[in-house]
Amino acid sequence: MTTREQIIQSADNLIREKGYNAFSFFDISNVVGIKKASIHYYFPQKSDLGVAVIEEHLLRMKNIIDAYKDKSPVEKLDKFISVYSKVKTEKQICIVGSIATDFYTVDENMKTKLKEFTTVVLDWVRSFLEEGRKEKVFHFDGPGHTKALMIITSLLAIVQLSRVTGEKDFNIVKNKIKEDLLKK
Amino acid sequence: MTTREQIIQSADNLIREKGYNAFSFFDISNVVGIKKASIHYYFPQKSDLGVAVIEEHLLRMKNIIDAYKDKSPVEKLDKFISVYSKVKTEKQICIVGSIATDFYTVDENMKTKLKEFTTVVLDWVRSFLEEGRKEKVFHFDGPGHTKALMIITSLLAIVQLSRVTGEKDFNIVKNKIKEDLLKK
DNA sequence: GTCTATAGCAGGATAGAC
DNA sequence: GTCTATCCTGCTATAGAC
Repeated sequence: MTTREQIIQSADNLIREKGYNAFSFFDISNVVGIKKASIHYYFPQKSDLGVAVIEEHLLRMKNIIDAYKDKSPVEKLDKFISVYSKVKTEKQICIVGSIATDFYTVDENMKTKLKEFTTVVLDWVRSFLEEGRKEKVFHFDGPGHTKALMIITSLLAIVQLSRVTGEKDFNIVKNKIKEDLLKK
Repeated sequence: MTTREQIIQSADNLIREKGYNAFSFFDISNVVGIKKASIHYYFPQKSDLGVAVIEEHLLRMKNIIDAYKDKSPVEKLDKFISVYSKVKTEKQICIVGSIATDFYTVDENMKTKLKEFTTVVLDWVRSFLEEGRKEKVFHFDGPGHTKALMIITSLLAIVQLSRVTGEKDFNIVKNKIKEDLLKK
């Protein structure tokens, strides 16, 4: 992994663990093994790094969407939920929730990039939910967009809430989402 | 309102708007009209103020629970949702989500107090959901605790997410929660 | 109780050597 | 590319006058 990639990965972990405003270039330097000033060579400003982190999530998500293009709606759902499971075991939260919390303190470029990422995720979830309903494997009422919101919000919040209430609640929510979708 | 109360209210607004790590005593001094050093008279450390803010939420929630003791489950639900509506119009997020995001950076006292608050809220929501199901006005499958988690997470996350995607999505989720509960 | 003054530290960012 | 050195700013917190 290049130094640039290591910095992005480290920043991503830190943002989702401690929040954007709580992590520093010094934190990263400890992980990557270069001095904090050297990070500015790759990312002149902190917000440049913030944008790069969101961009990385966008890229990964697009790769997942592409790789799962021809798979079943259930497989897509499982994959989507598994992203949050990984998040949870690492004691980190969703990038969207983390930056949304600090939304009114971050750079305009980060806001724009986060909107882009959120749109891509919402569209994908909505589309495989509607696909699943058409195939009669998923059952839910109302617009796909609404159901996508209900699922995404439950996952986004439970990774935060279960920091307070414990891991068990994360598994309850995770299972309930799938159960409700499959139930006639 | 006493100076102490003004400080707490101002801190509460700031924490839920910008996040715990982004607000400063100087921000508060601008709102309350005293110098930042004077705030230490009431709250020696920043975390003391953080604890007081959560305590205030706890007190308000207990007052609501008590005031709605003899009301119907639907009225309790409406009241609970209305708390988030107020949150939303003020561009602020839920205190639990805000501090959960910064969870691994805050004082142990704040963690403990947040757990206490979260437990009180979860217990209340679970209890009026089960009450409503018994009276056959609410309809849902599975444990009341699970349904309480699904509702709380949806609200907690949509006040964050709708900062990014827009107010409309907040109303969609708000309405969907009630619709799903009332639907046979 | 509120003020001024200041200590002490950490953060983002830049300059210039290597 | 990475380093050392440094600047500047903003923050929490304390001391002591009024």
